[in-house]
Amino acid sequence: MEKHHPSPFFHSDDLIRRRSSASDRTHDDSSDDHVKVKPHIMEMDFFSTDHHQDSKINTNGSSSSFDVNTGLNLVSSRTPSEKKSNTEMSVLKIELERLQEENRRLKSMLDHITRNYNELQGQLFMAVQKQALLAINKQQVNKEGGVKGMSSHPIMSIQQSMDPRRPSTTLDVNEPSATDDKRTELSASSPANATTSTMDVVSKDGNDDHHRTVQIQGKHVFVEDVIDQTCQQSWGTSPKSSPMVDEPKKEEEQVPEVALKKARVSVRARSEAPMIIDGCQWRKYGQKMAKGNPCPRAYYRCTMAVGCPVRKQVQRCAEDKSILITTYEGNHNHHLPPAATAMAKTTCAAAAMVLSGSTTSNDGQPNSGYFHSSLPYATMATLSASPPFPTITLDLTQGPNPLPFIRPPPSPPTFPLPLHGYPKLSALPAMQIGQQQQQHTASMVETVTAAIASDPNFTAVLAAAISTFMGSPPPPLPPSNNGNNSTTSQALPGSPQLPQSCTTFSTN
DNA sequence: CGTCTTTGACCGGCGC
DNA sequence: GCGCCGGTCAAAGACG
Repeated sequence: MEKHHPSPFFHSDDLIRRRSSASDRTHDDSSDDHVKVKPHIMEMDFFSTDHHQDSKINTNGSSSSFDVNTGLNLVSSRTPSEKKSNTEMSVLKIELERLQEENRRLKSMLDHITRNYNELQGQLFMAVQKQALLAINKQQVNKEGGVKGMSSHPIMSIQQSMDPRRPSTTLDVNEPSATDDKRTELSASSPANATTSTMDVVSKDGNDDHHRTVQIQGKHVFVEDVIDQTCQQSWGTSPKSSPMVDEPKKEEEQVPEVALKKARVSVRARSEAPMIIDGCQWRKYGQKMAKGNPCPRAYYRCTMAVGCPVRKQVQRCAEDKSILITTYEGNHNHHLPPAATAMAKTTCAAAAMVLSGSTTSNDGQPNSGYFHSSLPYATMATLSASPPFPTITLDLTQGPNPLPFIRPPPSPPTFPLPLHGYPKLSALPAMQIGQQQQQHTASMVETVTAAIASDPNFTAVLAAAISTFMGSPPPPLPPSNNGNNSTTSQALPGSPQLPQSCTTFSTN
């Protein structure tokens, strides 16, 4: 029944493919502005959506320019029609310049967006690094026999033993200042007034093995693969079973692997579809009636690579059957397609967070919640350390809130700590984005999130969301399928389909 | 015919 | 030891 048909569902890789093809075009367009070009990165093809002329002219910009020059070289033999043609050329040239100027402006906006994105990715990376370090240090402390007394305050002892050069990697929910430091570090390493589109953000973790460079070059964000690699390395079942991973890394990376392997990431999303499309291929291997839920729980395993240990459970919420709960467990031992990286990153970051949280809140605080910007699909988190597995639930089902970032916790047992969610964007000096634009950004993120989670017509939704973000009216959506489109595409508050900018770690 | 789903059986952990 | 429960296996059937 749940065969992977070509598509009643939306496949986000379709979008990625479009995105990459469009990006290739745009790379050519913008070669004058950007020295380095890297394929298959987030690209602003949506600009060309709203500016067909722009992209057209830019695409041929260089050749047009040559045409004009060629015409000038042939002045002596001008005919009236050629004069007319040259006049048109001039007009076109002016138009071209105008459009190029507009293009620059849009690129500038894109720079802001990519900078935001990069900052968040950097935070994610550091969070993962931090989690790994915590596990490593904890193990070392335990090995050295000084466990007594430390176990009651693991995070303190670990942090005390941490490399002082990296205060910024701290993800401790009780120390928001640490993330502020990181933010400062990221901001400091990025030119606040970057006029070009190239920017490098280096995440300094003091460890050569873990040194990663987060780069934004023009429209190209290089952090994605870095994060993926980090996640894959830390999520790999074992180095042996991860042939795609560069270097199976000794003790320090295997430790978090074990821990992360036990973490579960649960995604709650409203969807009528039997399961959400996350870019991976899954094979159903079982179904059970779970206690306390009239809906069966389906078990899937990843079939994108032989021996991939990743599994997921899909079950409808007992209270609200329109909510689909997808629980991921394990880590891919293969490279993921672009369409799958978003969810993988989300689950990776979430797992890192839940594990980090599980080490900090085991005593008397079963849950702790906080916003977290390293989750591409969610912006607030509540931590659960309940046995047998620490589980994080990304709740994408709640209605939008006009002020999602200062929203109170969804339930009393949670303790929202707005550490570095979207509100921090406004505090970043390098990002001179107006508040309205931030809200648009958040709106777009929410829309994309909702679409990924529940809307099979994601491409149209994304286009609409981007149009919203860019300040132009959303293009009409195809008159299709489920009624979610109309709600999600508008990215308007009040849509029950929209996710809150909130991630909730819940106790399972 | 290969791939995938279905579904009952089986296994291991856990509590009593 | 027994039953419950979650999770997995694997044979059988469906499907393209």
